[in-house]
Amino acid sequence: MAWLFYILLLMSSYDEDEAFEAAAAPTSGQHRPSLSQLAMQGARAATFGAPDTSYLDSLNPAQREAVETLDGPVLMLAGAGTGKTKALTARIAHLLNTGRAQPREILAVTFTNKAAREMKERVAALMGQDIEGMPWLGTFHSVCVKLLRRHAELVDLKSNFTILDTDDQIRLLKQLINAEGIDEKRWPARQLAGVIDSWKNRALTPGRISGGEGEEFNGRGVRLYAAYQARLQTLNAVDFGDLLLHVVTIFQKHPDLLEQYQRWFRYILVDEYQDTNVAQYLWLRLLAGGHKNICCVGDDDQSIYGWRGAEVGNILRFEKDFPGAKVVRLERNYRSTEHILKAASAIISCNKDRLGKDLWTDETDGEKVRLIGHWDGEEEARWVGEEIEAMHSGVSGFAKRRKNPRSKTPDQEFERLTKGGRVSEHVAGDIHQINLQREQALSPAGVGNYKIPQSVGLDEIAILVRASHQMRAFEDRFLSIGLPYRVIGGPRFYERMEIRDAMAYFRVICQPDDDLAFERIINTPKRGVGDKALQEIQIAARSNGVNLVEGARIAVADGLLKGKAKSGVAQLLADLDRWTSLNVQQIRYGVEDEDALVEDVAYEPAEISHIELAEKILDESGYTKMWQNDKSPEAPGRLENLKELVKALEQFENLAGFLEHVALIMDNDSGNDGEKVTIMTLHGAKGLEFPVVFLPGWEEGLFPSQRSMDESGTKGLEEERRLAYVGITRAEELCTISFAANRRVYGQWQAQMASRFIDELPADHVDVMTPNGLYGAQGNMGAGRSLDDYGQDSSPSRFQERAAKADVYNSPGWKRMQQRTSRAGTPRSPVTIEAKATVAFTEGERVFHKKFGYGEVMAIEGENLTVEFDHSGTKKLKAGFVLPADQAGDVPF
DNA sequence: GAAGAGTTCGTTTTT
DNA sequence: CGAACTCTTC
Repeated sequence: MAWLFYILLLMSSYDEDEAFEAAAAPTSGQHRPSLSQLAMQGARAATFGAPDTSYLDSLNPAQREAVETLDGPVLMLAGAGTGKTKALTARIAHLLNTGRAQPREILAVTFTNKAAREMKERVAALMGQDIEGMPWLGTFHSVCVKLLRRHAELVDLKSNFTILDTDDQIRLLKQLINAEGIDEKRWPARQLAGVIDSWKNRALTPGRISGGEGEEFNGRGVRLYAAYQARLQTLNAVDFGDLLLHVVTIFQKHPDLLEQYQRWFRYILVDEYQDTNVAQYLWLRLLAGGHKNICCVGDDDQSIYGWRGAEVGNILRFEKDFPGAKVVRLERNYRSTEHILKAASAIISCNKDRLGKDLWTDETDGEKVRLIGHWDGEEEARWVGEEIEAMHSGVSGFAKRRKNPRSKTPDQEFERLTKGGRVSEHVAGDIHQINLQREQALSPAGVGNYKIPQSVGLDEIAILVRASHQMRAFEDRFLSIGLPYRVIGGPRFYERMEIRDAMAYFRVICQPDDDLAFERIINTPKRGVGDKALQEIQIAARSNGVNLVEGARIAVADGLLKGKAKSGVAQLLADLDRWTSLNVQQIRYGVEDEDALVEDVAYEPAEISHIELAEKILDESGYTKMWQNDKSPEAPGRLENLKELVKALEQFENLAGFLEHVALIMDNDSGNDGEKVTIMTLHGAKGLEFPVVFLPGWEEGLFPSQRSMDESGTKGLEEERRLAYVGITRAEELCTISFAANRRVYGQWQAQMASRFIDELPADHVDVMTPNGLYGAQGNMGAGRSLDDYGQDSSPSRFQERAAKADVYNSPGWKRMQQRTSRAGTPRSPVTIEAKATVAFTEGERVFHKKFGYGEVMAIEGENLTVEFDHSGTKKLKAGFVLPADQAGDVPF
């Protein structure tokens, strides 16, 4: 067998002599020094002369203190927009520069890949060099995967274990619940997954679950948890929670190993410490236990992931955990104007249990936070759309007043406005000679001097919502007015069906114990393997104590399968064997030498590249053909996605490496494809900033969310309040909060009350607008439809009840707004119109169906029609589902 | 095994 | 209301 000759690839070996040479000689273009080599320079410089510490000069005193306190525990309390990443990266540079640590001796953990990436880039920029030398800068999960692959056998796993995502997790739990004879309806797998996750977040293994907790899930939670863990082990798989938990277990059981890592990781840095859960906290405490050189950065006011197991307590308790810790507060904000900061501070100060920070800024002028109420959710969306158009075209007052537009040059500004015009000469100030290349709405065509209005770019604008269903109204509206937008946080590439199918093939190749993947592909594409055949295979596997692939082999050999199933499975097995023999296997992971951890990976030699193999698999399995033969409108898109998938493989050494990437990196950045307004949730916006931010839907029950308050009481409310704080502090120049008096909730109209957070806004920093405030005399309220359609019980009157106590309600603006909303009419209680009129059809009549489109009635049997649709073939359906074609215009679709 | 009928249940989400 | 799921029927 050819692959007996293993190649050992040293991924990042460290050669001291080379480092010395590099430090001594000026570097040439080809041979640039690595980070470790630079660190050596630092070490030498520390001995023989001053290292270059110019990165310290741009830090403010607080940042500088946080950067220069290198030894011992440090807690950096960094408010929103206070330059925390800057401080963190400068600190890493300083550690290297002062010769305190080699790049591989620094453990730096973040929560998201994005944050990790940014940190790598910025450290690299500071050090003027590539990031190769920092192997332990990454997310908690990616660092844990590396550790766990090295020591998998200590928790009875093989180092090529699979990482299951939530989907696999649920499917597995479903199987277990059914096996226990529990009604999956009453005790859904989702819920069990939630319970198990919360146990894992708190580092509770099945054996450690105490009395009361055992009652979870109908008293069978613990047993199912144990069964689940056992099943994961036979599948040689882990879930996300396990990545941390297994490593914690290993460290707890093997003090000698822990000690080794404590020595290896001389300095630890943690980003977003307020988001750590118990397992992560234990993990950090174990690793920092020796030297206590740990620097945690966080903001208790931005802790918004409590519902996912994050413990604000971790950050509140830091000084107790690490006595003598240095606490540094970063309070100078470089992002927002004073009005925005004051509004955010006023809200967050209503929370108890804070470490307390006061953000301040030099940016004293700017726009007040705007507050506006609307009649209903659709109107809110319409207003926001019009505001954005006004800003974008430079018509709005804000766009004109704006001091520091982000757009860099008049050319860009003009190109944005005209989509193609060019500035040919800059005359003076904002007057430019312009050569218009085609008809422009903005100005007459031709060459001439024009004043370019200042405008707001669409990608400077974000709409941040509490719940994703709020996005719908904005999407609908923006679609109809043709405003480009981008939704962040939709369904992700790697969660699509075709991608998961393809990856299931790769998974079986890389890790034959992955039964979940095998189940997924055994009849995809169709091989005539139904439930019965699968059952036979499962029985064969179980009774022989082998995985499903081997079980299938036995089932075929013993003649347990018949007909199509038999030949189908046999063919699949032969294919799998062939593909497996072509796969580049990773054979060893992680080798250490005496006093350093050398990250290395060993591979078998490849006969064909993993990319060719992937194409071969998709092709020979018939999977590609399956979609080619598919007539559904999604099919071409899916084939396109498969091509994308193969392309993505190029960046990886082998299939296994790719699978790991996919499991850990759910890339959500859907590229910068043009200038668009961003629509996203408040959670998704953490860490981001935008010049202009809209915060719609500030209504009781929606924000703060009812469920949050029901489930977690005051704690929940305080987390919602932190979310409000996060939202406001995303804005740099202009922040607009809005709410609607009426909103459709699950199809029912509901009168809404303004959010209590609105009561907490400081009137001095808020500009209360009337609904038709900024532009034109035509109020939105009356535009285009009769508001008398709404009935009784005006919710604006409910606002009145609270008007006395809240700051903002005493402003003239609020009173004007209130007048308008009440004059416009009062909301009507919901009326559901049962419009199920019986319609008689005749043969040959043209009809319309919501899904199938237009067609012709071919035959009638009582209620049942046979309709030949223009584009969807002939169908039999009940008369109630189609309309006469001439009435179809009434049906929006 | 696919189409269509009926049912249920509705936050936030990274890894 | 509408997506996602299951159940029914051919």
